[in-house]
Formats: sequence, structure tokens, C-alpha cells
Amino acid sequence: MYGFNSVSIDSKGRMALPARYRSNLLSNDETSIIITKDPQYPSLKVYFGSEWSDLSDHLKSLQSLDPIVRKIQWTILGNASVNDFDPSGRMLVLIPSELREYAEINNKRKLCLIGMGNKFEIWEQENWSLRQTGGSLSTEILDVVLPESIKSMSF
Amino acid sequence: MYGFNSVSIDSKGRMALPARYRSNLLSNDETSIIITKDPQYPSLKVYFGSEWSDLSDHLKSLQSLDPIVRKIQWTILGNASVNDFDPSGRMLVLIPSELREYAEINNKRKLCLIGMGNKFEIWEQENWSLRQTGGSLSTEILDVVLPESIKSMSF
DNA sequence: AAAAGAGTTGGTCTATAAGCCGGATTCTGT
DNA sequence: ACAGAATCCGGCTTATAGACCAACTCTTTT
Repeated sequence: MYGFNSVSIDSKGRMALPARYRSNLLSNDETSIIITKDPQYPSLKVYFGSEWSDLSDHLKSLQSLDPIVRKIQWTILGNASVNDFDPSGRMLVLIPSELREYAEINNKRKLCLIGMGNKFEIWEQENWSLRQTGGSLSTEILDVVLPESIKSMSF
Repeated sequence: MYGFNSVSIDSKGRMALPARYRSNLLSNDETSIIITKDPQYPSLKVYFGSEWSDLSDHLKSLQSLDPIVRKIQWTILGNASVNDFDPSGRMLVLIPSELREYAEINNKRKLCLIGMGNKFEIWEQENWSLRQTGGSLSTEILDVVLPESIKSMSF
């Protein structure tokens, strides 16, 4: 599932999945999606149920004495919101207000969905276009040395 | 599949693949093409299905905590448009409006297709001739140091 | 010159998304 | 415990972008 989609979010924080996401989820027998924070940018990551169980199992298994590992575990695992949806409906998804806050989408109407294959990202529209045109948002470079256990993973 | 082709695009953003591309696709049993952004220039890259699955798998597996890797993942994966076509038809391809915008082909009529073997590029005609005559294009130069994981790839 | 294949264009129809509305359920405060 | 209020969730309506269908023109080939 790749590519760009523009969707609107209503004043109550609800977002409807585009049709092509819905049909893809249905054909893969997925009945839940998991929304969580992106560790680096003011945006959200969305995983499908099966993908999430692999990722979360892996993350949980890492030894958490390393502060960087610990921080990433907190961010990803600690903010995960599991959404079971009705496969027959329009798959309306409520983004929890804490995550809306984090992605700066409170009181905004337009979101961008960025399909990355096995997951997708949710961005507030202006933030996304800033980033695409090269404008810098907050601090870019993660200039710490990452532990090997994290380096080998892809979120 | 090499060489130059001039094609027209209609007001709805539809483009017809030249006959030699079609026969090439058929003889290779390809049933889909993937259009996405070029990371450097205002143009589009088109991959065939088999080529794309290799490229996207590789890109996805890279560790995305590196901001440069992440940006390339956004550009290539996050803008990909998958087009399944009817092999018996004329292989009309709709270029999504986001990509038309990026390649500056809105309200233009003429495109250039540049065959690069296992992929080809789509350029708006004037941009292409400007580039060929050495004129400058407004685009960002990748003057950053690329991580090894990216350097070893070819897009 | 005729015919066949390729390229281009236009029209119509359907699927999809966005906004609105109303009902239901939960929460809160008295 | 009850009433009012706020939040949550599904259905309906309308506008529009994209898919489908088909015709027309141009070029090439024999």
C-alpha cells in the first residue's frame, strides 16, 4: 500500500480510511489498526494488526537498560491506540486527542496519509508540505549513536 | 527499453503508453507499473512491477531513524502510485494530481518519456529540453553525505 | 490509395469522499 | 438517581474525480 492520500478530519477527530486502504485491509483479513507516535517527527504511524504484533513483540524483547532503547519503547509502545473497526462500514477511525495533539492536528481539517507499504503515516497537511519542500521542522539530526539492536530494526 | 518518446497528456491527466512499451511489458508478463517522484528533479520515475517489488522491499528494510534514509523513503515509497492495467487494453495511465503537480505537467500537453532500461522517466517537455541544453532547473541539490545503505542503491 | 494500427479526444456513468444531521451512549454535576 | 450535556457513531446527500466506452484522426505500410 503505497502513495499519497489527502483526507479530511472532522471536528471530533474522526478520519475515514480511503477506499483503497479499506479494500486492502479486507483482503488481508485485517480487522484492526494501531496508531502510535512517530519517535522523531510530529506525525503518527499506523500499523496493521499482524504487522504490529511482530513489531511490538520485537520491541518488547529488547533490553531496556539503554536509555535510547527505553525512550523508543516508551514512544512506540506507550502511545499505541488499538482500533478495531467494523469491516462493513467506512472504517471511521477516531484519533485519540493526545495523538492529535502530538501530530499538531487539533483544529485542522486536512491530513495527509503517506503509504509506506506495510504501514502508513499521518501528517498534518502544512507540516507535510513544509517537510517535502525541504523546510526544516524542529531538530533533524539524531546525532546520537544508536545501539545495534535498534539499528537493525525498521519502524 | 531505451530511448526517447514524445507523448501527449490530456486535460484529465491521462497518458497512453507508446506501443513499444506496451509490447515490451506484455512480453515480460508485467501487469503493473509504478509511478513515483524522482528524488532530485521535477520529474517522475516509472518502474515495472517486478522491478518495484525489489526496490521497495530494499528501501523498506533500511533503518528509518536516519533522516536522509527517511526522506528518500518518503519520496519514493510515499508517493508511489500503483497502476494495474488490462494487458489487452491500450494501457492508459492516470498520473495522480500530486505527481502531475510535482513534475509541473498540469495544464501542459506534451511529455517526454526517457527509457532507461528497466525503468523510464517522465518529463514535462520544456523542462526536459531546458535540462538538455544545460539550463538550470529550480531544484534542490543533494549536497548531503549519503549513508552507505543508500549509496549502494540505484534508483 | 486503402487498410490497419497507433494516438488522441470527448462524453457518460459510477464510485468515493466530505459535510451534515440525528440518535444513542456515556459522563458529570446536582 | 436523575437530568442535562457532551461525546461518540452511524446513515444520508451532494459534488467531484476517475474509470469506462467509443469515435475520430493521423501515420505508416503494402
